[in-house]
Amino acid sequence: MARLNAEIADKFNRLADLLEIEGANPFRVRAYRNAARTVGSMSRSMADLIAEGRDLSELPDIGDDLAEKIETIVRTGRLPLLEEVEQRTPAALSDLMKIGGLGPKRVQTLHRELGIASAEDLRRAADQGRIRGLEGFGPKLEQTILSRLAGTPGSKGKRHRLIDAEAVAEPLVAYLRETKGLKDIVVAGSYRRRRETVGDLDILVTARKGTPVMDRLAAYDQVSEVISQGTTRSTVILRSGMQVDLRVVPQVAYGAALHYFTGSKAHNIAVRKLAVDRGLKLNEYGVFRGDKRVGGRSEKEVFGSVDLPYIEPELRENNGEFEAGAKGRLPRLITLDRIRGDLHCHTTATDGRDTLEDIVEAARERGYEYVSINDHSRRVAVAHGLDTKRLLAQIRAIDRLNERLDDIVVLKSVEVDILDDGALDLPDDVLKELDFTVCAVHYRFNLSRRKQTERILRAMDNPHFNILAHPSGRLIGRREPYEVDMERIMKRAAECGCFLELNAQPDRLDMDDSACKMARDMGVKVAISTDAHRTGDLDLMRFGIGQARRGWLEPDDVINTRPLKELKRLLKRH
DNA sequence: GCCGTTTTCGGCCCGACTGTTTTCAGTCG
Repeated sequence: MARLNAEIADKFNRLADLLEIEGANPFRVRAYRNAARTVGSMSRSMADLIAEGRDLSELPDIGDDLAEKIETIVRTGRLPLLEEVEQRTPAALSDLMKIGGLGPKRVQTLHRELGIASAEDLRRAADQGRIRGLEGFGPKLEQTILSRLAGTPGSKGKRHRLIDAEAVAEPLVAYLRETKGLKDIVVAGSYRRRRETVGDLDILVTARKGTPVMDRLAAYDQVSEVISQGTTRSTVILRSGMQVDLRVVPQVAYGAALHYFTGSKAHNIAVRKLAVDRGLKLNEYGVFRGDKRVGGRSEKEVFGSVDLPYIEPELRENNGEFEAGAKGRLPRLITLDRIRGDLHCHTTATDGRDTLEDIVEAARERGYEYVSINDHSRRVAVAHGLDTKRLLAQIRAIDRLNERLDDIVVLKSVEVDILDDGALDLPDDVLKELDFTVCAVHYRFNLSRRKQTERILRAMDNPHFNILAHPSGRLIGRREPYEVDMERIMKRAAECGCFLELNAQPDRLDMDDSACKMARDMGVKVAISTDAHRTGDLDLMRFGIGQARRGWLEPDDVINTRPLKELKRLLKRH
């Protein structure tokens, strides 16, 4: 969320890369990476925590030293140790580590022996055949480096939207499922944890010995390159650019392997530590006491072996799930079947592709109890936003439609713009005709943090304000969130009975997981909505649910799990 | 560099695959 936190995390990660290339203590390197992860995943800005006088060394993986370094970065924007290291070791070397096959040791050799300090230096040296003679290198690796440099830049580390990952994974799984001798097949990794973006697909298979599943993967017509192929693990790149890791384990190891390959890495490390504390060893083949297998057939057994209840995949980020599990306080996460309606849909009246009747019919087909229509307001001219007259006409059309329907209720609403000064884009006397409003910032994203916050708070002062749409304004991979004090907004929302939207569009997924968690902690309820612009978009709800689960939300935290009567009561402001 | 009913030192998760070796280091997840 906070851009400052991302900057701090980036500095620590870059420092970790350079120290690793220099051959520093690997645990010290890891300490910087762990700290980067902690800071990067915090919903509160480090600057705010410092301003409140919080002791940063209380944060996990942050000790006295790193707390001081964070304070220095917040105060000066600089990390002196990083600058010092960059004097000795070119910063661009950390980029070379992103090339497959090159890690810290080889990058160090390249720098030391050939003075290579950039991707361009590396390409030239490889072209001239000067790489193959280096210790630890050979002709094959030289060739690999050349082809990686020529290919898609930085494909190691590129992330895909979850919806794109689904489009790749589903046909591939169906194809692999046809393999003779195959039993279970599941996509694990961040895909199973429902992260908003996925780096690669981790597919886990259980099968009889000698199953030809590895050969079948290599023969898949979408494979563009086989990176490695063994008996238990293979890696390929698909034409879509997606990397796929396929792993085969025996049935008896299914739970241990599924847990291991689901991650996250930080979660796994923590579970293994718990196992070591109990004199056990945990790996992808099971839970062992000495050489004796004592569990691992199911994930429940794995957790049970370290005295934990089952932890849902979406929670496995080493971000409080162990403490909650030990105390029996894990959330009972929301599920898709608890959703009773969609509270943000567009029609052909503005920028939707389908008509009012189409959207309502699609909602009815999905078994919803209610659906709301939320077309844009006049300010969004490109979408032909509604003025008072056209909104009143839509209200009357919905009234007429409701008279004909007996198994679904259409709620009258709008996605009204929040103007620069915090006023809403339509007059109160038309807003009061609606069942509720969804309010959104669609322009002037670059206001200062203070002004953007004031703008939204002022909008919330309007008694017709109910739900803040896509609260951060971000577009994943394309547009950063605008600067805003989310904590103040949530505090006000809790006070005045307003809600925040979790927009389920795969490009938005806004709120993000940490914002959901913050809302839950602050007692702000959330509407999970698809922002549908066509009937098929109603199915995007599953992405919103995934994000909500990552944010620890339970059915009670979400307003559109409520029956209509209760929902209407909630939408009356106090 | 962090962390602690194995507390202020001495640990720090674990295994597969590749290309280079001639028994294994480096990389990766």
